[in-house]
Amino acid sequence: MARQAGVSVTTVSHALNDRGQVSAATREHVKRIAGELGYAPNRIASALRSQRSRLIGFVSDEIAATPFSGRVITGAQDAASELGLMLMVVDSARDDGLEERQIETLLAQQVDGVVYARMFHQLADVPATLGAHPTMLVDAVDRAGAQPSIVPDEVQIGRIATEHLIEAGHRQIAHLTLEQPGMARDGREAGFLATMRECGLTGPVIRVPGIGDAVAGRRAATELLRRHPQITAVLCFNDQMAMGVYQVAQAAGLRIPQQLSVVGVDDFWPISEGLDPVLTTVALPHYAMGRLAITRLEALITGQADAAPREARLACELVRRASVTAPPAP
Amino acid sequence: MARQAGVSVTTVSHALNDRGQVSAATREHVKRIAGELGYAPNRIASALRSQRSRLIGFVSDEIAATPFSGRVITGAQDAASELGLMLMVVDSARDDGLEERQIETLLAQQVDGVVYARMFHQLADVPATLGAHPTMLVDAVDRAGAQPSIVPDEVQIGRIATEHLIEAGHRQIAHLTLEQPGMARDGREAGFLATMRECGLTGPVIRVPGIGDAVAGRRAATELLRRHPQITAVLCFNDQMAMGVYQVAQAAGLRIPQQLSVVGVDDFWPISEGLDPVLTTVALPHYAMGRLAITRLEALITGQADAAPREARLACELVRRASVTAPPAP
DNA sequence: TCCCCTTGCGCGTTCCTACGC
DNA sequence: CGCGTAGGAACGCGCAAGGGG
Repeated sequence: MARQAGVSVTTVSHALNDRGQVSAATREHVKRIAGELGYAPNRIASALRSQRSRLIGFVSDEIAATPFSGRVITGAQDAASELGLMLMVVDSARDDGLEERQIETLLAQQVDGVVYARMFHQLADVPATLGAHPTMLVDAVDRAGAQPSIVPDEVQIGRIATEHLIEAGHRQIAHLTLEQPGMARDGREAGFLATMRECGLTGPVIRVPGIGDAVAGRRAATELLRRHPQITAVLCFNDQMAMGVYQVAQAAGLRIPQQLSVVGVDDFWPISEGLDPVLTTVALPHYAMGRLAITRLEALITGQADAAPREARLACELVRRASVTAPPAP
Repeated sequence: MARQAGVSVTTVSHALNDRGQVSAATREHVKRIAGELGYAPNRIASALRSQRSRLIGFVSDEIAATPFSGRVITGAQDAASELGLMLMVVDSARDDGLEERQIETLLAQQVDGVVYARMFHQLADVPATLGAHPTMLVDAVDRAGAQPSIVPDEVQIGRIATEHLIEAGHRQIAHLTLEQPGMARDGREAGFLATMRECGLTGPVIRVPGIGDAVAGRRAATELLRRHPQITAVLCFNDQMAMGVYQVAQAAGLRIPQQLSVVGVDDFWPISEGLDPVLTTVALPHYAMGRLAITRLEALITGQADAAPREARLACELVRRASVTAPPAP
């Protein structure tokens, strides 16, 4: 390439990277030749020399079970491409040993930093292997408190959903959630209870065992109808549980939203847009978390991030669809 | 590392790679020291020297909308890790210009080969940039016929689903599908019609506009009940359309499976396991396609794959759940 | 003579220093 | 003396050929 342009290798490097002292004419010339030759710098050699691979490891415990991690990855990738970075994604399928090996592989690839993402908001033990490497947790908080993290604001989720139901006129509101404690469950429930209390209301919290799927939703809804038939609105832990509520309501001849308003959490579109009527739900900021993880990580890597907060708590948005309306006249 | 072990750099290289003439004692010694030091070879330097990055580009048009591509990636990653390869995943969000740039970035990273995956089985125009680089298409066939591909056997999907309904005793079977032609739609419909014909049966094919979501399923089911009320079983284009059928059936007071048997395609678990009763469906071989793509690609790269077929058509499996039973007695 | 190990070069960059007008 | 260009070392590894006991 240098030979073809009739200049030295150094000049080519300077010209293409807009660095050093090169005349405008030479710069132009070199760039034209590069275009003609279809020359693209070998990033591997560049990484070797500059000690900066511009590679970021993305460690997930699960990328296939739901599309959520996909959206985190999409956000991370968009930010990465703007910063000239490349993502190397690995999925440990919740196998800690495998995860450790994957991280070692990533470090051998000389990644500049690592995004450590979990599928469900949790307290996580960051593998010691990551040690002093720049790291950013997503949807998880470091139990040791050493690494910075980015998480959704679970309390705010419970708040905006509950506020929406109250504004619609509801006074008899229940929260259908999980027995199993967790950052998501605890936060959403706290947001629900706090908002109810502040409005001078009380409402039952129905907790069911298992994971938050449609089966759990059916179980919770069945219990609700038996014990609290006067309820006019429910806030579900997630969209899948809302799906279970729809099934029980329809079987019981309860019309949604005329006789029962329903709010979910996740905005898991095959469900939220597939249910009839379409589901009002709180969307989790997966894309934004992915983006922020990369921008913060890049700042960490280049050493400008000393002032960055240890934990970013991202606000979530209510997606208004058709499953909430005013309560039936008594 | 070499200094620490008291030998030359070359000996370390030979010892760790089990190559060259090194005594067993030295080999052991070197490996122990490597373990103690937590030494891991710099893959970047290795790649630069060997002209083999052991990196594979994974180009997808969509990784977040559904978990399907996630399972392809998981399969690809598992195979890659067994072969000592690493995946670099990019998502073009169906933007051809962006995709072209992403492929150039991957090539600048010196990837050894590229998996070009599409979300919905289609005839694809492979970007010219990929040119002579080893490439493997997944869920897509190269229009130009230049690159090898891996796809699900759509006809077989239609066949096994239809056979299952016929074996359960059904004679009045309908196929609910899309207006929009496509490899998936055409193949599944062909499999349905061929199987029906071979069994001496005929059944209506209801085609609806739009994409295959729950709305389309409701529309198709509504039309079916109006025009063919005698039908006892339906094969849906996918699980989301089956969800629409459930909604219409429940509203019409039709019990599934006692009065109407339903089969879907995809095994999209939030739906197939969330519906009540759980849905019998045909699972697409996403994981297997991802695995095969990497093993075939590696063979291509190392030049052993001249005999490999241009197109691999993978069989799919029926997942029996609770939405199919014998037809009601007349 | 043979085994075991070492020296030396090159992969494609980047960066520091040097040089000439 | 400024600016524009060139030379050369180094990044960490792999391979060919060479050398010591």
